[in-house]
Amino acid sequence: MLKEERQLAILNEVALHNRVQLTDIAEILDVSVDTVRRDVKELDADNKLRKVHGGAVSLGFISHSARNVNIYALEEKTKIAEKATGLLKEGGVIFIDGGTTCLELARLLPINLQLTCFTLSLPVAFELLTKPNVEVIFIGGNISKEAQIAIGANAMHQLSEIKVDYSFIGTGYVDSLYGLTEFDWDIVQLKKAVIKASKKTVLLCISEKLNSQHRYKTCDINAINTMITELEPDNNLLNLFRNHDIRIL
Amino acid sequence: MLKEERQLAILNEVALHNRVQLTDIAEILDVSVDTVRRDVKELDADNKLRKVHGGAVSLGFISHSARNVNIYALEEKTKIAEKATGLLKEGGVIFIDGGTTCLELARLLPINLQLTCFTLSLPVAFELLTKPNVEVIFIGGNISKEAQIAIGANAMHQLSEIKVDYSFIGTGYVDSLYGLTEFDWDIVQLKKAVIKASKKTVLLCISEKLNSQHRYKTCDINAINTMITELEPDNNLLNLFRNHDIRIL
DNA sequence: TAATCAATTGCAGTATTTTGCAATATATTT
DNA sequence: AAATATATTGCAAAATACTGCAATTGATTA
Repeated sequence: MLKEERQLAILNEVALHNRVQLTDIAEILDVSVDTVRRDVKELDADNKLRKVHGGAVSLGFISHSARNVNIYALEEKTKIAEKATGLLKEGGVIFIDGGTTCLELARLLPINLQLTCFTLSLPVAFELLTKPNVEVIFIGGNISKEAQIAIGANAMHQLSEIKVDYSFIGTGYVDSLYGLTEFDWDIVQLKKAVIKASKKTVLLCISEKLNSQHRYKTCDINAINTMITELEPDNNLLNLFRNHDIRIL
Repeated sequence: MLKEERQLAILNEVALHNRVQLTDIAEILDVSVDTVRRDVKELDADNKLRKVHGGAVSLGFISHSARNVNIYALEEKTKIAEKATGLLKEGGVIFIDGGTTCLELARLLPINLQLTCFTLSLPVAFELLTKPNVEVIFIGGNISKEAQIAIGANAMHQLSEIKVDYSFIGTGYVDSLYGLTEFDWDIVQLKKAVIKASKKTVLLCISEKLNSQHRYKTCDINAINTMITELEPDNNLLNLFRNHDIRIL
């Protein structure tokens, strides 16, 4: 039996029952538990399911955890968000992406700055509700349970009909050579649409992500106008990005 | 049984009853109290619920936005929401309105029921993220800061392009003669669009609102197919509504 | 086709996690 | 304060996970 067959069978089982036990699968497919474990490990790495002790559960099943309160590397992200607010102008029209860094930006928007702000992200939209001078426009669509953002054709189409001054986006991976990449195809499509809808694109990215890459490409580094990390702009870690036509903050 | 299953079951119980006892859970799930205690401890650490002496209590809904606090007449609204879930069918396509009663419905959607659910409400969308079997579609638009829902031309237009089996709506005021009315013109327009997009419309309404009216009219009572209050269907307070062609639950 | 290399798989030994139990401590109620 | 209920702690058994390794398979190259 081919590995792919097996993995499909596992995914099928997970989709059907929201959960599986390694031992059950092993018996059904007549392979060792170790093999199933390794399969599940791979599928987890590919974000197709979530591996747990004793088995696996579907991504939606666990989505409670998406409501996480603890933000990883909060301090760095706050620093990035603070720098980003420096780009904002009174009366501007911006887009804020999903992700914890962008959420931090939403949180730190100056309370007296008047803005029109588009977003796909439920948490960002929520955060923006607390800003009396920000007109919030949510771009609707199917909601991704993991990312808590609108995705799909509808969201893409809505994006195609707007043009913002600045978009602030995050990325899963960034590399000076390979550009911005993600492990999720849908997300890549969406980000492309966001970039297209922006006069200028600002990448918010903690330095930890620098020089990493994944499967699907969002855009080249040059498609970004400004890159903001928590580092000082002259930090050596940013050297590789200096050749490109981007501003580093 | 996987730990994740158990924890989800616990969260479900907590969501349903707002408070549970460890011993009850232990019996229901057929595990030791110690195990339940440990699960609850973890869930508490993850901010999914709050552990108290002898059991656990629900956090309310949106934990990261401190706005939720106390919902007025929660008990009545929970009762209404529970009745409403009885109308749901596997694979159905529904719309859930904003407002605390509808939010309560979203919260109480059975965890294993597969649904497609449209909404305009950010809190409802958030709540639905916790339901693995619910496909959530947010109807985008300008976000109203007070109501926390999408409004405006865009939202209206999106509504005009869908048709759902059931819509569950709230209302500011309801009267057997004057029908459903609101304080806010924009909201009225939106609700009209919702009703138009529904094969059947279900009104969720605490009895306190019966026989009240305001400035702008959403629709006649007859436009509603089913009205759900926290009262018994044969309660005298509902007499005035019996002449009309609506079902009372 | 034969030879070679990389990937896959099962196994054994060891480490880690989970779970229930018992003893003790703390909290709640009467 | 006594009685009861709930928490905490440490522990041991069982289940599960991880690691390295060898046998096998499958694909690639010569």
